[in-house]
Amino acid sequence: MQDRYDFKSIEKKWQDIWDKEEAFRTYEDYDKEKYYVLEMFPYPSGKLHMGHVRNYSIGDVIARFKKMSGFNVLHPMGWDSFGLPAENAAIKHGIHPFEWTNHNINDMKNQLFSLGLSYDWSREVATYKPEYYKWTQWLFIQFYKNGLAYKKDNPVNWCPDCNTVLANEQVVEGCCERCSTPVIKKHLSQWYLKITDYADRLLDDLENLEGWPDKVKAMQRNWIGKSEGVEVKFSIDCEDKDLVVYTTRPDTLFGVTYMVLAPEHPYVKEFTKGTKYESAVNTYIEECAHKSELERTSLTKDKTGEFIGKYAINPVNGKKVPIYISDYVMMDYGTGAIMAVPAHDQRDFEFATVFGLDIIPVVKVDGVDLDNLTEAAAAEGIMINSGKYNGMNNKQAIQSISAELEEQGLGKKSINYKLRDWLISRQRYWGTPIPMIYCEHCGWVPENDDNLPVLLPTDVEFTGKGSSPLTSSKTFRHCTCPKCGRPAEREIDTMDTFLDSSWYFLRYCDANNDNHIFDSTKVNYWMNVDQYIGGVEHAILHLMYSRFFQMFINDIGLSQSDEPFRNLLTQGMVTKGYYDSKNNYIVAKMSKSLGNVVSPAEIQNKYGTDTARLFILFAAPPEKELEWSDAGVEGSYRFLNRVYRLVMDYIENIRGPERNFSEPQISSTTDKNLNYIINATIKKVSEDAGGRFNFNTAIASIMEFVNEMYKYIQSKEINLPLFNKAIETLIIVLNPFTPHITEELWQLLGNEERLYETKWPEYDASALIKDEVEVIIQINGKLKDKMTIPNNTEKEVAEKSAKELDKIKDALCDKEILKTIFVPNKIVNFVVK
RNA sequence: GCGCGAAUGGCGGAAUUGGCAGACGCACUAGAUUUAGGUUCUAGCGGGAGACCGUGGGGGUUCAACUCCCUCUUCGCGCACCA
Repeated sequence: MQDRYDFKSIEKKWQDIWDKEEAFRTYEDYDKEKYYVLEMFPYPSGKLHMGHVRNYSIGDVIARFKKMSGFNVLHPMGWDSFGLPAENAAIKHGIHPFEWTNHNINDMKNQLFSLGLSYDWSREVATYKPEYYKWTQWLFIQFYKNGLAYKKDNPVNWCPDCNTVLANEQVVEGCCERCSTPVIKKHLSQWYLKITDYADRLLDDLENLEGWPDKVKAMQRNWIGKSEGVEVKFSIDCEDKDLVVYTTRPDTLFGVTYMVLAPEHPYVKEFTKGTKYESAVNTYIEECAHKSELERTSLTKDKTGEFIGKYAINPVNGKKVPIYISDYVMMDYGTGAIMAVPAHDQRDFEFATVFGLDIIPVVKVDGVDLDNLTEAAAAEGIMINSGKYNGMNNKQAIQSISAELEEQGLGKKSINYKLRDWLISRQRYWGTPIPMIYCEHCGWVPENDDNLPVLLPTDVEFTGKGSSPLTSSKTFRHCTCPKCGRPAEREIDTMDTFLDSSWYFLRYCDANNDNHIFDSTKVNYWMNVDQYIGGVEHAILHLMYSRFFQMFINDIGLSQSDEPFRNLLTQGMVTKGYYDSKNNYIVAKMSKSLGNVVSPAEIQNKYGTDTARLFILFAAPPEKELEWSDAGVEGSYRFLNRVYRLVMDYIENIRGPERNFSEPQISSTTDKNLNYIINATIKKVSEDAGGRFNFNTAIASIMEFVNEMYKYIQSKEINLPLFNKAIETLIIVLNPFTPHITEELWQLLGNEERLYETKWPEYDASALIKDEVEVIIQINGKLKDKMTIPNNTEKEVAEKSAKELDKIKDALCDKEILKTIFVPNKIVNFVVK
């Protein structure tokens, strides 16, 4: 027997067989219960990393387990293949994005293939293919026809480095999420999707997503940012205009000491024009306009602002308060104006401190000295300095004051969201063309369905400079109006790639349909995705956009599902320790710049794919961070060799010529123990791998099983039918984790049938009932001794046996037993004085 | 500041319903096999001489707490001048 099993030839052999036999091709079988397991499709960067391996290994275990358990499993793969890197490669190396992407997909597909993943490749999709983006364009037109897509001139987030606009969601701490360049504001006419129409539904339906991590739901809730408050109308002294502000704290109205407008508020220029305040105010506005989002939202800086020379009149007490402008008020939230209550809002408190404005407390908060405030008192309390509301709890006052304002026509209840409409225009080449046409007579008109897809032109220069690359095409721009037939111009921006990935899971259900986006019958059979797996970095963007798309697709009657993903598993990062320049040991996400990367190919060459998969699944629960350990990989490799030797030893030395074994007869204690662990392992692996996705403990139990089998073959009397059952069980339950080695061993045992098609075993509950059990004996809850007694021994009998044990006798001799707690087959606990 | 989560041996982690804390693996130690190294196999492996003590700290509930309640600390992640 060889020292180490030959993983290289075994893995290649089975990958080729699965491919040739189309082993994982899936057909709609409407009588069979379906299971749709999906891993987030990758961007084809060309290189597979450990994060991918982890993601796809998790999905593959689930897919293989569910298939063996009798489900009709849909497990597809594809490519999120539009996006900037391809275009940057074109600018840098002169390769056309199409070539670059094609090449990378080819490379990555080979790498995926080498992982032995059970995909149905006949359903492969790639978002850059015209047969895919045709339907992305078609969907956009459906949004447009339903009033959910519009073009608007707005200040937008602009990344000067990527030369394109960004969605709100793509701005991280004021910087471009891709290149970290500070984002600036620019006025541009852009296409938007009206996701805000779905704000409430996106928020409320989160409650029903029980299979989602709380963290992700919390992040989406936070992002939608619903807040309920009141719009209050202040009149302006010496002007016949009202100033409307939005507040969630109408109870603090009596504490208003000034007002603040956003610098961009239209009143500002109007009120200051020709006054002595004009130049200072204009200077301030200029300063704000030149600040990046990062500078403007920085928390550490002191509050700044300017008085604009006007006063507002408080509707509840007629008090005159000054109006300021300051950049801590945002034009695009609420009404772009606030009432300031420095006593109860920290930002107002800071501003009032800088500008020496009054601070009037109106809510008495427990434990706060209102006469010497050092910070705003935002907590709950009792109303003071508030006329007839004095003495009322401030929560009640919110209701009473809102109601009264509403009655008097001075205010109305209002709901605000942080969620903005989704800006989807990109001044880029490598994306889905927006299928809209501008006609001087008809305005914006969608391209006719018959003319879809609007193809990306090939005669385009990649300079990385100037406006949208599509402008440089001689063929693309000019067209005729689909409505009136006059000469017209195409939209030259492309779509945000997040549109492409917001519906790909639907296309998998009917990937090769040329006539429709998909057949609804098929979609209704497969959807929703039963288990979605991917990184938590998509918690907001991709996962919220996809929910929005699914809701819309549901609304227009194309799918019965209104949520795309029933269950979501967010896998943890793959990290590795390294020593920094000061020789500190640091554990961080694998990254090229830190030099702590382990490439999948390296591990596959040294130990094989099965070892790589096994280690990744064993080292940590899937949602937790996984620290790479070379020694740990060795351990997994050692285990697989141990399995290989055990089975080969069985085939070559133990089994003999007999192949067909009858149902095992079990009588001896060692046989009973082996039968016990066979069934206990089936139970454990089924629950851990198929239910709660704790692959680490499932694998641990298989390792215990193997340890027990090694012990069993030490005994001279081997019950062949039983041991044969143990060997077969081992190979089957290990198969979803390490498919190649198990498939090989299955064949070596003499099986004609493929292992991946084998039925998952059911455990025999009666085998789990032991004849004798170990019971622990406690005194006052502390462990004192143990004894082995027959299963299901009565309380009185167990108590009596326990008292006869020497240790217990000694411990009890001078004590009075107050009571005895008995847990059948587990515990006898004497409570003594 | 708001939200989510975590803290268990030298390390990764287990304990699913409150019932033997440390499964399984790594590292380590000793022995066997081997010319030797590696491989493999066997045994040991929280602390303490011991009574006992041990799941971040303190308190509580309970016959019994890693698990439930209160409180504090530390760390990770996400969001954040959103009125």
